[in-house]
Amino acid sequence: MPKPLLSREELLGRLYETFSRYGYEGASMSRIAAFTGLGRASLYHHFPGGKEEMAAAVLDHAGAWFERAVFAPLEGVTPPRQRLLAMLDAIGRHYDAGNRACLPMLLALTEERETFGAAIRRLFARWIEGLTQTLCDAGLARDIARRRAIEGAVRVQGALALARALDDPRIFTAMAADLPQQMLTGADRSALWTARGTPRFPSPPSGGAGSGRSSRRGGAPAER
Amino acid sequence: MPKPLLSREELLGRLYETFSRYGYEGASMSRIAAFTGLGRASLYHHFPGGKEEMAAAVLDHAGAWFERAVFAPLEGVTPPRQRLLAMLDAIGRHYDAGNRACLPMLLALTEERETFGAAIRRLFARWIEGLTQTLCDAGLARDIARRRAIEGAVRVQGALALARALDDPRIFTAMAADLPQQMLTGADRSALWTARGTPRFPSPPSGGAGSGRSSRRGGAPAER
DNA sequence: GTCTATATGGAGATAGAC
DNA sequence: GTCTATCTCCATATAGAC
Repeated sequence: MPKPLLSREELLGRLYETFSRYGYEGASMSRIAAFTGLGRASLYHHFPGGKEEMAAAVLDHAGAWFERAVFAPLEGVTPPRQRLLAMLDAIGRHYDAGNRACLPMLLALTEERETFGAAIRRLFARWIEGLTQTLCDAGLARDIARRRAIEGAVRVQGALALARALDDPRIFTAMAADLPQQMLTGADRSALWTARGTPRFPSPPSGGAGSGRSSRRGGAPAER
Repeated sequence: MPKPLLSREELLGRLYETFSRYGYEGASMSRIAAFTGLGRASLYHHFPGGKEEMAAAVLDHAGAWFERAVFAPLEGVTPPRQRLLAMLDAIGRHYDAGNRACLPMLLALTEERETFGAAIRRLFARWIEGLTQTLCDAGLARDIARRRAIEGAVRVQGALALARALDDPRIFTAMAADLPQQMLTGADRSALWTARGTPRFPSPPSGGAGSGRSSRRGGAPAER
């Protein structure tokens, strides 16, 4: 029967599931075969490089999901708070409030980082850039925005991890409930949400504090 | 030569190192033998239950370290801020600002949680209790203290993970730099640091807000 | 308490039929 | 594109000498 049992999309989904449940070393070819319904030999047809190629493909797949579900909303044209809520909703669903592990983070924690570190760093760096941009659009100075973006990523990852360790999803939901508020504290309500790159005011009147995305750069205003 | 090559303490340290570097599945008996300098058969002499018994012993060992280096300082008699700094210093050193993975968290992320989940939950729950008590001693109401304790644990774990994923220890140090301030915001400076359980003022004068550790319980005062 | 030697199973991976 | 059969190697684990 020379017909594919699973689409590549479905196959990658099952692979992601297996790797994130058992980790790289724990995801044996037999387990992967069981989870995908394919024979071990068939898996080598799709991924001649074996497990390493599978994990790399799965990380790409995760990057694509991230792009669609997290980065695109963060770059959107809706109000910054709404973008953050969309991100948290997507992440909360995808990781089931900590019940499922974040594979890139899982791979980063052990020696697999040596192999997949570049892809992992790209992914998290991109996330932080997206968050930074969102906060800039909300009217925060870039250096403050960046600091808060990192803090936000830290809290999301920490909440996912601790929720899983304590087997209590409320740790994630509690974090998600006040993250937008914390991240946006002090943001200018007249910031350029709707037309990023096209200032609502053709030329800033004069000393308008925190109006554009490239203003206030280089300075080190006190936060908090 | 019927003499031990390593003390049990040293042995457990090497085991911790191996498990946290490679994860449970990735830490093969051969690797463990190489890291400890013992033959595989010798390891079964110390741990007849094999890897599972080793991991359980290592988690106990981690719990004992945690007790000494984290929980004891948090329960100390020094000012709350100093206790938090001591905790962050101990954790920062122990995990090398994210360069080393936190083994209990690592084991929690994959299927090993089924086996070691109880020990892992105990450990993190105890940590959060310690943090809660510290914040109560600082004068925060218990419900607020507990919420902030969880938030603090979330941020520490998230910073460790993200610092490792991005290979940038500054993510941990930045978190550590303002965690005490954030956690203690609003704490009463006249709180009972020095003699917990023995109020400095035999009976609170009158409307002193946030003075004792058991006051303000049950209420839901607005935070932030 | 450590070692060498060994048993047995499952790991990753490949060849070739259909 | 999937399968069965098979390869090799390393995994965990044990027996028994020193």
